Amino acid sequence: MRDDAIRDDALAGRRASAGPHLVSPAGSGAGVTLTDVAREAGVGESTASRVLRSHGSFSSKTRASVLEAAARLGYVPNRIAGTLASTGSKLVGIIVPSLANIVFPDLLRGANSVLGKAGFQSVIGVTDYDLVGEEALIASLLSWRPAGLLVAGLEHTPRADAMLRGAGIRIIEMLDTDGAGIDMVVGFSNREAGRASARHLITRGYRRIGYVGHDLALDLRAAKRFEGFRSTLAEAGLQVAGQVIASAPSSIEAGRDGLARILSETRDLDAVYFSNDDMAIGGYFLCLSRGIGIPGELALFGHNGLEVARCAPQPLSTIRTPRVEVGEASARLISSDGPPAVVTLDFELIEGATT
Amino acid sequence: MRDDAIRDDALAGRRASAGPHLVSPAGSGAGVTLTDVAREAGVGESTASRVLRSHGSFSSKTRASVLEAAARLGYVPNRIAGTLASTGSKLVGIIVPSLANIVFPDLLRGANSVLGKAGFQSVIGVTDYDLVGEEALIASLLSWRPAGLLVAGLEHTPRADAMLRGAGIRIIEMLDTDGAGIDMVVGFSNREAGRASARHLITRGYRRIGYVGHDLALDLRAAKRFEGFRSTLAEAGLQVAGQVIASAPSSIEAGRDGLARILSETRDLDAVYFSNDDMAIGGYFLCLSRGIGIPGELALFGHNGLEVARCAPQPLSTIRTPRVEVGEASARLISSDGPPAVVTLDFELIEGATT
DNA sequence: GTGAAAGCGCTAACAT
DNA sequence: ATGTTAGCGCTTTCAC
Repeated sequence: MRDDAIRDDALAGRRASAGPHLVSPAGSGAGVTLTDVAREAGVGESTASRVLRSHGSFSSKTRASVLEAAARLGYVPNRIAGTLASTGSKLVGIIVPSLANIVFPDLLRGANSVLGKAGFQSVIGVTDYDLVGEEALIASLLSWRPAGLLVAGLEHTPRADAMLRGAGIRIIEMLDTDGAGIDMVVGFSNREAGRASARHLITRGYRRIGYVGHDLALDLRAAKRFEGFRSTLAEAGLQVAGQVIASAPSSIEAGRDGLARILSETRDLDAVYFSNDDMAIGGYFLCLSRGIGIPGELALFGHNGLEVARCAPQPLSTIRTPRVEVGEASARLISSDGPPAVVTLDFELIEGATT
Repeated sequence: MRDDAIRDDALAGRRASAGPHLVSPAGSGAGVTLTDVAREAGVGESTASRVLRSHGSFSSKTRASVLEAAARLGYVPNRIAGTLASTGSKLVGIIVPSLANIVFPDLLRGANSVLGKAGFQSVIGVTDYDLVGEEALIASLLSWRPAGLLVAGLEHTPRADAMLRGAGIRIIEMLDTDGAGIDMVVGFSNREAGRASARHLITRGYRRIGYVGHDLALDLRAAKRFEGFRSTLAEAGLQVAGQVIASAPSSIEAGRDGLARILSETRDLDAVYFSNDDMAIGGYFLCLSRGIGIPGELALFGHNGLEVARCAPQPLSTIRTPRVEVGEASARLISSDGPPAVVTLDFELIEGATT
């Protein structure tokens, strides 16, 4: 089990021939066209097309023979040709900043499940939190002439913005309602989430509150949460007692190390607000390791409402965000034809055992 | 923040016109074709095409005018047409059973990053662990004439198998090498992972070992691990002292509840093997809650090597699987043209603090 | 109810 | 170096 191994599979019990680098075996579905099916069924192409798409009229007799021919030949329709010939495509582009944070797979999951049921295929793009990368991805996805585009966030480069506006398809911006959108916007206010988090901590009586976050320059929604959080503290005559901002993406490890650092830098903290649950769970683990009493010695608050936060021995106080629901709602809007609108979904503050 | 709200965005500071349901504004990129660009630049279509793809020869003067025209018109190439006209597509289909388990986003992440660099777009499909759903997804993805198909697992319905064999493109089956593949196989042996896990527990002196798993009928790779685990125990004259198999997908909660149940059903267990780290972390949390000493009173062993397992106060003993690497290696094989082969990547047994 | 024919927007010979 | 032309496989009028 040391090195990667590539071994020929002569012994693995399969045809040694027929790699895709060779000509496909006769009778294989690849390369069979509608013309073939029509000829084999003894009907015209258009008739075969109508039958295969159950659209238009044809006798049940021709129907049977076309279906039979298609099955016998192993016909696989060519959607590329179909899309080019018809007007609308059945592809939907989805652009997310990352796949490493479960938030975005959740979003994808919601979107993909609704899209799949409506006959759409999801084409994904991952920006790595880079707006310039997003711009390139948008151009690339648009070139597939998708029926619509789902994209996380409201911030784009000017060129990306122009492309989205000029695309002539539904654009759904997800997960953020703090700002102006291009077409449809589905999400919630991160700023309000931050404000609600701050109010909760204040109400609970915490006064020396620190912040442990990850790279805010990249994660704009986390930055908006923090901004809402900070301004609410300010309105209550408080300020963030200390902060540590990792230059890495959010992770459990970054949260754990971040908490360790803020504890060593800032005296007498009674609560810490984390940029998200991953970070907060890291902090929680640190407290467990060091025997720091929660919430007596230190209170912890996260964001997202992940399963790991909910199932921890002390459920984390956090805000549950409707990630899957945002994906679902966004996908449903692809086929809508109303004017631009903003769909706001609820987040829910969860009073766990860590505050 | 009670109900979902849809409000018109007249106040949100954007043009109330120009939804995609209306005609796109004049000068918008949508609808601009290569013909337009060529005419505008005063060259032939093929010349414009060559310039835009930097393929073939052309003077730097025409190059400039074509590029200028394209930029001015906001030209977005139509890859659908391009794909139909040329031979190969730049779409790659990726089929995974789920997005709810971070394992598959990790796989996607690895694959997508390599594919993106090579100019491919990922089209994803999620089967929900349903082989019949997979069959439909394969047919659907194949209709987009992808350059290749990545699919998790070796098991398929007979029809799916036939479609994959007949597709005439590279088929990469991922994450499992226990069985015969169709074309390329990239992964590791789950059976061996189960065996290694068992050997570890036996070596550490555990004798009354239980198993807490999730629906094995669906997760075939988890079933293979358990089989390897069990057979290794048997070879050592041991047997699984008790088992609980949740009928739900793996989750932290299922692991926590599963451990609670096995502890109440089976006496004197000294170790528990979980179907994966999610389940194991659930078990770990239960032990923390109940004050069960780890590993003194009970040892825990997982599978996958997730971050949460690594960062827990007591790092979980588990097997780190090369998920991202499998995705990367699989993506690289899309453009390969060798004969069918099996690529085995290493997994790594992590001796954590829970055994 | 069915077929013929004209594209969809592009690429790839094949001229020039 | 550049233009002309013939498709790629399908959908969609439009006749019959």
